[in-house]
Amino acid sequence: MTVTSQANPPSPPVDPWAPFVDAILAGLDAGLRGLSIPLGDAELRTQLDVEGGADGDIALPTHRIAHASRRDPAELALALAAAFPANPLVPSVRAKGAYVNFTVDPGRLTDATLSLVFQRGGRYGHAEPTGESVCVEHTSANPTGPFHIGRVRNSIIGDTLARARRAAGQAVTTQYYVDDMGRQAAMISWIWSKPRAEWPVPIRRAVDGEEIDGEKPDLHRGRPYPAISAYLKEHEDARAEVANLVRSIEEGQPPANHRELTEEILKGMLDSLARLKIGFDEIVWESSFLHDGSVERVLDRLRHAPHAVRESNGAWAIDASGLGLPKESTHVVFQRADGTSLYLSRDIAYHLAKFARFQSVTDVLGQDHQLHARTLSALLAEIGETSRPEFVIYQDITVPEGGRMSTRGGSAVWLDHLLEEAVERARREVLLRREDLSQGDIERIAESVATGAIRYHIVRVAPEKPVVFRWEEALSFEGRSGPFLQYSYARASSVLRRGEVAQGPYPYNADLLSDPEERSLIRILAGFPRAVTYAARSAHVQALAGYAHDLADQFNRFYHAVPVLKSGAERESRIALVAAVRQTLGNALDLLGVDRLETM
RNA sequence: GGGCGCGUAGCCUAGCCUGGAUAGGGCACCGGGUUCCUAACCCGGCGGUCGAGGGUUCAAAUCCCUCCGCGCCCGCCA
Repeated sequence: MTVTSQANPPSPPVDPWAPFVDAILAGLDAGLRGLSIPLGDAELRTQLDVEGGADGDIALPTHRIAHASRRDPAELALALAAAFPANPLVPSVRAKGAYVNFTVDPGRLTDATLSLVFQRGGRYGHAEPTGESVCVEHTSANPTGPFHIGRVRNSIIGDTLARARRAAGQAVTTQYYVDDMGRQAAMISWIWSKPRAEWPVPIRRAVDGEEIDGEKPDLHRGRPYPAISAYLKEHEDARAEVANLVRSIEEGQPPANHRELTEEILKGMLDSLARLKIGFDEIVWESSFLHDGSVERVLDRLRHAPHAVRESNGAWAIDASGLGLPKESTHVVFQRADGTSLYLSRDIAYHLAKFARFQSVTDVLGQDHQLHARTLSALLAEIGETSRPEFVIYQDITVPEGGRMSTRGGSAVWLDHLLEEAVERARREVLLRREDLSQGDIERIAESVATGAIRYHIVRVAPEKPVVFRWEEALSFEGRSGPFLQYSYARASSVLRRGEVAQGPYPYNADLLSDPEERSLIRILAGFPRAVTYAARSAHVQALAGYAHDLADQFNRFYHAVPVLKSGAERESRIALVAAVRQTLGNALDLLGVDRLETM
């Protein structure tokens, strides 16, 4: 084997902070050597506070190092500051208490940042391709009716995560796993395979008078669903009919209308998501794993698994006591007494297919699927599979009266309804301030404001936090909201338009961008690549929402603090700064799936 | 009963993974700002025992334990 001298290939310059951090690490390393304190570069790097404290851009708390080498932290800080070799990138190194505070050269940071923004344009904040192929499965709602906002939380989290990981250089494939074979899908086929006149009266009554001509297929076809559900509870004969349907679907003999109906409803659902800029690379049908034999292979592997047990009635299960699952679920059935498979077994087949294609697999799941997720992992281990999915678990959206959004309980807020209301309010807001716009522009802006508000409202909160849905909050266009970001973007666009410099190039003199508000703004601009990397790695998509708000917020402060077009010598440089903000904020909006608006 | 998650000002929320210098925002409320590049904005003020208690540590919103409250799950459903 040939060992080449090729060290790490130089990573492309995508992070404006990188050269400054490297300079600081090198300077600290020299100081630590002088004090005979051994500390690796990687170790030191983790201790640096790059977001910066109040007294500099980058800080090093020395406590840990001091403790490990039995020194006084404050003295160590002084010593490290004193030993720091002069470096034009880092003109100020000061000890304060136990901290060493580094201030980078603002002109150089400005140069590093603006040049990178302009050079990379729409790819500023994006990493070079890593070559890693990953799958993000999200949404995967049963095609039984329209989306309510609780389910859409899954879609928004998943879509944003997919965008973040793409930006981080991963080759992302998004998948929607469609359950076209369970009881729920069968219920829909069951009712629609009958002429309306033959529908059970309670179901017909639930639908009569509710329907509107030309309504979306998911709404139309899904409307009887709650009534079917209630009806089946009371009627054993109907239950048997549905059970027969489930069996024939599993046997590959679905009713004639089945696939068509499922696709029709799914189409309606996907149309709604498309308004939120959410789409999928692949739609994966659960039935496909049954038909290609992979489910049977999974069942076979499970039957031969170490802890497989056969029940007296012929069903098969895994005795999972010892596999770390909660006590009551140690007995995991994977094959029914009649030989048919269960959702869990089919999901294993699906995951094996994913593992075969992707290096990493992420599933976005509601908290009610948490046990399923753990069981899935346990059974993957049981059949000797070493790959595991990563789960992003989010909490439900509840209604103020308490309880989850439920289709049956009538507490669900439909995405379509929310969109309708949001567009109407956005339209009113636009009309309030703009009389000069065409009807078409008003509608376009209202749609973007509405969808931007909804996406931002959901993504801003950490997935693991419960959310109570309130109309006033979801439709807020002020403060920490999507429209605030869009407004800031439109404002930056407006400045460039009025300055007649919409196209660039944007020459600047970094020394002229010395106002404190300008310096702060540049520091935030420089932080974008880090924010993207963090969101992608941690799956904390809310960090992107926070970043975009911080950037817009600081831009507005800058905007009010200093003139741009009406300034003197600084004009050109400030225009460049505005252009950089517009580019970066636009890139952030893209990752959030919030429309950029040139005007609003 | 068990498992998992959540608990940060009147309300919403960031920070928690990887402990570090006075806990960031937003809404609401009070007071200001538009002959000037978009006021969906900005400035100032008000408001915090980070659920409670204990532990680890030089240092805890952050890690560990206990308790309290809320949510979800515990099916030959998906």
